Amino acid sequence: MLDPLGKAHGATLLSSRTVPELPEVETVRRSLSRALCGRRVVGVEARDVRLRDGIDPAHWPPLIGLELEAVDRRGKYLVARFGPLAAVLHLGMSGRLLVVPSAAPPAPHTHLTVRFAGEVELRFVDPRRFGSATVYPIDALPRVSCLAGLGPDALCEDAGRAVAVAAARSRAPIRNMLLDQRILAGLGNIYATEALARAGIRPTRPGRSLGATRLARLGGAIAEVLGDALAAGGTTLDDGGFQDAEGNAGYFAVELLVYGREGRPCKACGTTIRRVVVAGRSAFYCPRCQR
DNA sequence: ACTCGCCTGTCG
DNA sequence: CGACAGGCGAGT
Repeated sequence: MLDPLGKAHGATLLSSRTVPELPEVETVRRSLSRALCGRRVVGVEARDVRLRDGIDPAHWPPLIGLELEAVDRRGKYLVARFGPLAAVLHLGMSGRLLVVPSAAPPAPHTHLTVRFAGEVELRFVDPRRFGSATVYPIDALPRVSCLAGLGPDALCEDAGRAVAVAAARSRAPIRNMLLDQRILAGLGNIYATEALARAGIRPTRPGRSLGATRLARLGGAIAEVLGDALAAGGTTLDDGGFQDAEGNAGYFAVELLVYGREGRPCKACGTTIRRVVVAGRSAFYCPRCQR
């Protein structure tokens, strides 16, 4: 969870540089809880309303005077509860949540600032603006569509079973199914790809073609890869050009088996890792280890 | 069940 | 300067 930029500005960085998936969001949740729970909101500022889902500036001032009680997570969504109101946050692809001293200079692309008692601010920074931040009355939460449509959380005990049940009746490539938040909430491309690598399953495999044994192995692999990443505080690996620099300055919290490793040798058998585009997105696999 | 559009930073 | 990265919802 250390970031050179964040540290340089004296900020507590609450999200990684990587596209945030479940382990990163959960790490953010824990950090937010630790830093801000029990504090009262004393001011808000919505500077940019052009997020994909939009930030409605009128929705934020009612938080003033309320105390942050808890931060929950559902899949990749965070739900921050302030008594009668709740903020639903999604980091999208490039969203970060920063807890900084009020005096700290604002980072570029700071769309939302929530000022707390004690001279600290929560800042939502999102260059690509795929994230979202919306306030709802607490009793409206069950009807918020983005939350209501989520499948079971990928960290819960029946995650593997949920995947197995869905896979049994679908011809869709298993990688796509793992990305479908209605089936299982929390996986993104990196962890879906890595779970399949650990399970020895090719990403293009139709769900229906997988037997019970392999599906059970997949369920175990999902739990394993998420657990490893979470234990490391989330992956802080850059998804861009720094992939080649494995072990670079300790920012690689998780040993990726195949993700982003096209053309390089499989760590298990040495076979060249392949990249295929499935439903418009890259999938990586070892053609020998993954069938 | 698929494709597209939304965005910007980074790399070839 | 174009390609690509990617979550997610709308559209087909």
